[in-house]
Amino acid sequence: MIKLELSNDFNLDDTVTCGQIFRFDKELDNSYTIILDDRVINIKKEDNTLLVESNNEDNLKNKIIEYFDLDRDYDNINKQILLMDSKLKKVIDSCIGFKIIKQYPFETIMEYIISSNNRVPSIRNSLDKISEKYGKKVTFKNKIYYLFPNYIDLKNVSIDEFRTFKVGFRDKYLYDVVQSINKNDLNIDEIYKLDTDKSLEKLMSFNGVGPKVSSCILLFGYQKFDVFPVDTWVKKIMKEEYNLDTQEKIIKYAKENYKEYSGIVIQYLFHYNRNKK
DNA sequence: CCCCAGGTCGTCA
DNA sequence: TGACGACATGGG
Repeated sequence: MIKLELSNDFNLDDTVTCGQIFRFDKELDNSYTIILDDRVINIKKEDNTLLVESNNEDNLKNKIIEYFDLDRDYDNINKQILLMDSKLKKVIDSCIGFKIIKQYPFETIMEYIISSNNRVPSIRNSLDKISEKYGKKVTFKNKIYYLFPNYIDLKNVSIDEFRTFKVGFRDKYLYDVVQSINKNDLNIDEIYKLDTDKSLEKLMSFNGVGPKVSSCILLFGYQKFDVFPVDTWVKKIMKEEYNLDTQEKIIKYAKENYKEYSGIVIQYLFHYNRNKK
């Protein structure tokens, strides 16, 4: 068990449950058990302290800080966003302590290809099935978990086998991208070095990866915040509040107005809209 | 049984 | 370009 004192606002509940990540459980004591690339953690917030346990506590503190983006100055970012667009005041107020989670890129690619025209429980189910068959088994607090496999582990998975993971028509998309990564046609580390437009172009050259999916991959997998993944929710808000009715107009507006914080703004909008109802 | 999901593709005009 | 249906799967 490690303790981590928080020096700024952190809303653990919203950050975990808002749809950025899929493989987590809420426990009876309000803590969360999360499968976090190379380990399983259990995390709980008490006042200004994070209590974290893991099957592997090596470097755990840094891992948590990195994963939950705790070192970034979100207060300052929120101020900047407000200066750019004062209409976002109520949205930002509802998102204090919300962070963009840093996920492992390969897992993010697979997750968001599966996410297209799909529901969260179904996405979760497919990710679990893939992990159960190909991921490393971990025992933590007397329960069994499976880490998400690496691309090398999935090298020999056929299209038909992907179908057994209940991914539906996305089977061939997953197969193609896994093959491409294994052949180094797509180098997942190189994406870090490319600028956002080049990365989007590279990712969208794959079938099943469009503007929304590629933007999510860059946002959650690569911390490229100058993307704007437009989905049905955000489309609705931007139409109502800004009278922008096409994806192109929305992206253009976000680029010009929110610049390098576009990804954070869109995540705030998504979160705000889901919570208000 | 119909509808739809944090979309994308293929196919037409 | 722009619109429109199809697409696997599961839940309401």
